Amino acid sequence: MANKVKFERDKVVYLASQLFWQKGFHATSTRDLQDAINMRPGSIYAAFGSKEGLYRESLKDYTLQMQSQIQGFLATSDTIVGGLRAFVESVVIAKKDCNPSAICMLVKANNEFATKDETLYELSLDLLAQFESDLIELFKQAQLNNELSNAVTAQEYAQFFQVQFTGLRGYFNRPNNIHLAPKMINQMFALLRKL
Amino acid sequence: MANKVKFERDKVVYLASQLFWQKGFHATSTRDLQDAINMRPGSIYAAFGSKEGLYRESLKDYTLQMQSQIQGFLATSDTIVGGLRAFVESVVIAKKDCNPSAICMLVKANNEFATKDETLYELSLDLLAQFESDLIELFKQAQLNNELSNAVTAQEYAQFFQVQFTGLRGYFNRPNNIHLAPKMINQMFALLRKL
DNA sequence: TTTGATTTTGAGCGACCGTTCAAGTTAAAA
DNA sequence: TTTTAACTTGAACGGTCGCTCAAAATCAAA
Repeated sequence: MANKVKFERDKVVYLASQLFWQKGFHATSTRDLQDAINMRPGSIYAAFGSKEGLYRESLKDYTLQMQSQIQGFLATSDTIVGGLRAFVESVVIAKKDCNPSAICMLVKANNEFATKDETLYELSLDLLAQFESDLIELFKQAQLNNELSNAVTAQEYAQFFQVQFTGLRGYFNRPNNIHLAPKMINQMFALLRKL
Repeated sequence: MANKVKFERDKVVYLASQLFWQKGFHATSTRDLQDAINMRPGSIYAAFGSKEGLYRESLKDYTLQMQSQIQGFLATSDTIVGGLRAFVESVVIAKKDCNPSAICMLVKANNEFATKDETLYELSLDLLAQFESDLIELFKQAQLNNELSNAVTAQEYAQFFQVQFTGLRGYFNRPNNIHLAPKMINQMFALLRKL
């Protein structure tokens, strides 16, 4: 009883994550955030505790968004590998200009907080490990479906996928020669099937 | 005539680059730098102009160090591909704990300054493009030496190399499962020869 | 309509940022 | 030895940082 919150938490976290994703944690000021999410310091600190608190929630939300995006592609593909491929294509090619960065926010976080004593570094490790677990489950299922051989383990497929995916996104963060992306994605999945 | 500079510029730039490499540009304060390179603000600004000036020189120096490191491995290998492989192994496996970061400083820079209007973003693009040019020349030579087929271009070899190398370094930035690195490097070079 | 718990506001705090510059120190030239 | 231009020092400046909190605004319950 009394007053009700006026901001939509989901929307605020989304807007904050877009800004953090673009600029990184340290280069984003609380004034930048105030403008982006249209909230005053008092409300922000009542709702999220600190700049780091808002970042933590933003990064977790980003991970959830990415996972549901993958689920979407899997739902409209007849194979798991095909779904993953559609996901990779959409991220590397289509979204190149409408995303805040070509590079995964999770990877950017893991790069920015490189020293082991930072709590945000630990958070990035946790979320990356969780993502890898999900990938492993997907590749296990792909093997059961006879989409992929059993010559290597599901974990090795997941590792290969992450190395390639992260490598590609980093490479195409450079603005030139984006036209090479389809060929390199073809190559990635051709190699995946030959592992 | 008058006084002579007391600091060794090479050593100072090296120490600064180690700190910038570890913490990134924004998270490194000028006080951090003062301690690391043992210079007072006045001397730093007389010698480098600004924090950004010192960073620019650090990043360029890092690139030179990396290139001369590659030259060293090439000189002690009988093949170009073998030299590149020794370089990759030394960076991904051996140097994991004695380098400020598992991730290439050039890649970290390219990730940190993601917006196109930043001059440091342009610098990272220039240095990355220069590195790719050098790689292309190496792969051209490897093709002439019949180490690699002509089925794909030297540029495609260079692109594949960079995607794999960056992907691997990013993946092994996570502290766990480093023991998988040799196998994944084997895989990388096995795939390279099959392109 | 009044009450009162809750949320929002934004001025402003102390700390730290990148940077400056007057004063002190140094050593080659005179 | 004196001069003097170049280098080093470190206190301190204006600005921005993350964050606080008293006051105003809001709205369900009484």
